[in-house]
Amino acid sequence: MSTRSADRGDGIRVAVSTVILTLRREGTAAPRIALPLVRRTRDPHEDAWALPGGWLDPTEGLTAAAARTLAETTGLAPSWLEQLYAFGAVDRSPSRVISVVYWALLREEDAVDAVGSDPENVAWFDAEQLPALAFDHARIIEYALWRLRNKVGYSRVAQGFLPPEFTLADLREAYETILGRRLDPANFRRQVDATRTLIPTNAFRTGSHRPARLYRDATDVELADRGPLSPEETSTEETRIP
Amino acid sequence: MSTRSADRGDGIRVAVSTVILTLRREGTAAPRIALPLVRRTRDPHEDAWALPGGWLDPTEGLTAAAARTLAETTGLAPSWLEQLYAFGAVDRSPSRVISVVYWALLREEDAVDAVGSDPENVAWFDAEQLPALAFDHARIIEYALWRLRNKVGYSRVAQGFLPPEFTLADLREAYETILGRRLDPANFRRQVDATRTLIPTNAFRTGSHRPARLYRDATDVELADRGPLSPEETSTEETRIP
DNA sequence: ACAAAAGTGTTAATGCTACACCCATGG
DNA sequence: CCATGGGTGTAGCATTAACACTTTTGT
Repeated sequence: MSTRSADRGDGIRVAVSTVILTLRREGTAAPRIALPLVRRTRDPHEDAWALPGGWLDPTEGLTAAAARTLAETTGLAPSWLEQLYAFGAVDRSPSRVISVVYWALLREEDAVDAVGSDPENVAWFDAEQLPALAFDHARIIEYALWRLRNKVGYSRVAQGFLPPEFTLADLREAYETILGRRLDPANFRRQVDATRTLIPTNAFRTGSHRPARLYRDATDVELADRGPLSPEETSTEETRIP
Repeated sequence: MSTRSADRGDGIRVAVSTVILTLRREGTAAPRIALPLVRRTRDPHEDAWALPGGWLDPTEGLTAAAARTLAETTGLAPSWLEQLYAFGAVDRSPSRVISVVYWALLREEDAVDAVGSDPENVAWFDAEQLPALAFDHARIIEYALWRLRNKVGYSRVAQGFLPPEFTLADLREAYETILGRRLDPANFRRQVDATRTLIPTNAFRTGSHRPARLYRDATDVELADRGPLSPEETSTEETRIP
């Protein structure tokens, strides 16, 4: 088709990066969204903070590369992983780099003391108080957060922050953190059970006051997570790993 | 970050393809979605039909590459252009290729007798009656159509099929074709004018019966076309070119 | 007993859908 | 004057939002 530059399409490198999101709670305050960043050890942007990622290995699928760098950074497997966007402006890096960016969710309790292969250069930041970032990564994170806020309205993503069994208050708190506003507990309850995506268990969380019933995900219910089947590897492209 | 394969990320080629959609009408029947495909002139999949596209030039942005191949195929500029997805499964081609795929809309009247630089190997097909396609392109087109159907519900994309001035019946017909079902004219009218995105002109389309008022796009009204600013080149990443 | 979270009920407002109806034009 | 699409009105139904109220526990 193209008749340019010897029809080869090289001279371009492909990187895969991932915006890894989790919920962090400090004491009894409302939880906040946190994400790990990696300090760069070479130019360009040496010493600046950047998204975890790396060059794509020719034998590795895009999603696999995202999962791998995620594991290297945090030592964990995500509960949600989805492609965000391919960034490829000519001037976003000194050399020509296409970054295929994914976003992922981690379960809160998993992330607490997770350690990757290079803990020295990894640090977690509050998503609202980020340091100066390398390349166009600040904008990428903004976009990932927008996508999360958007998707929470018509999918079960929020459960990616929670353990397999959780109370409605847990789920509501996750929604409230993502959306940045309070939700009415009564209406929230009715709305989620109208979707028929939660199965009540016979267990309760006891503690401070009246015990709260625990729920688990109804994995068989199809929701608008994507609509058509995943465009790439159907098994791993965009899934909630239970 | 990655410690694999000499940290270079090459041995991989980047292609850009575009799903180009337009409305076609045969006589007085309801219009249908049509798209151009290109007959491949080399292996792999020689002689099969494929999406227009080509290798990414190192000096060219992703969006610019999509617009270029679109112009080469049809001789036209799109009225809507947006990234769809980056496909990169290892086995989708004999060699390792990452395809960054865009989807575009063309105005109906523009597309009627548009001719690109190689009209011999380009043909238009009904989106519901596609031939056998090369690579994973059938699935990609399915996904593009899903995205269009989805996006029509909360954005002004449908206007990408129409000229700058159009009647509500024109717009409704575009919606009906995209969604594949009839819409109530009365309710459609109220719904679109509730969005405040259309400006009535003083012109009318006369013809068969009672003249219909012409409307144009209210370009100043912000809708949920994307939410945050476009993640890449703000000027061209996802825009309706008026 | 009391505080506080879990969970239920009720009502007003809003939006959506269906469909009856009038208007303006070409034939 | 009639057929047809343009355009308005309106009643019924479903969904949402706000908030009063009851239940169940720990202290």
